[in-house]
Amino acid sequence: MTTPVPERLRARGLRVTAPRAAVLVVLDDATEGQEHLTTAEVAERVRGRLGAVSLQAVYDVLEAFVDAGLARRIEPAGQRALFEGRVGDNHHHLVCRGCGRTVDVDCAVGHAPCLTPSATTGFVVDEAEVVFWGHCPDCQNPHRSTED
Amino acid sequence: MTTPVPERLRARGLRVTAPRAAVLVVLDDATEGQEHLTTAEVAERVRGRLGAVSLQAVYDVLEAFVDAGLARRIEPAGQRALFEGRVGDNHHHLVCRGCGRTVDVDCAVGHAPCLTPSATTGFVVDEAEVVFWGHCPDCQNPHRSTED
DNA sequence: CTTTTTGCAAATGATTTGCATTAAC
DNA sequence: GTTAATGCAAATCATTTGCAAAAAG
Repeated sequence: MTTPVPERLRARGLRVTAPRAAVLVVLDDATEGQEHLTTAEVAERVRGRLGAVSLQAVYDVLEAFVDAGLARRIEPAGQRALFEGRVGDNHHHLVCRGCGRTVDVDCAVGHAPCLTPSATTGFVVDEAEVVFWGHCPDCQNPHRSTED
Repeated sequence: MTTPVPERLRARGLRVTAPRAAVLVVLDDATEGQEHLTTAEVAERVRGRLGAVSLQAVYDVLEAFVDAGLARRIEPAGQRALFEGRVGDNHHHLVCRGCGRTVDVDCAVGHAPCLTPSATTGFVVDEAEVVFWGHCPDCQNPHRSTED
């Protein structure tokens, strides 16, 4: 049932290269731990597996993955882009204002009235992106949170 | 009923300066037309009223306004920060993937189940930010949209 | 062989930072 | 007079771009 990495790449019309396979594995691992990784973090982990890989290659691979539906890119205001391997569902994100930690939030998009904007605008909407801002348990301490 | 600009600044604990008054007027005007302005656009319009004003002053003023609750800052993924004078309500935004146009969407945050994330995370949420992505009427044309 | 991907280097561009000057209160 | 705001210049930093070399199919 676990489709091999090369096949998953080919299934999306992507050439199979070492950097791509490694990025896919890294994203899989991150999904396990509900992690959201920056481009630099992905590059770091890929290098831990392959040795030298250019940062630009990682940028390219991640872009290709997002286009191919193998990765999802989120960009909370004021932060660097984050990537995750979890795609195809409608989960949203909760970002800690203190430490920047980002966690997944399951959310039934489409059911919630708020996510079906009144069509008076004439826009054809294809995505509703929701970011919740708040403070994680570690950063709720009034004194000495990470932010000040 | 229309509170004078200097008083609105003082009411928020802000010193009254020409750049600040001008930025506030610019934001008011933008609210009329449901516009969302970049820092550079605000600076441009402020200069049209006052003459020379440094871009950094506009950055400072806008930051002060956001902190003071006189302006709202949004930052759709991949775009520059946008500012609007409409604050205090829970409206959201609809961004066109074609031309980048951003329009307001009224939305009852708090009523929608999707905007009340299940509290299993331990986060204390203070804001739910929603961005709808789609195509505006002008960019729905299959051939020759602005994006490709 | 042809096309895509990678690596390297340089460019981009919004935003931030430091500091001296000026203006508000 | 003090404190905060402005102007100017330089620094930051994620991301993008261009092009040649290498690898995939």
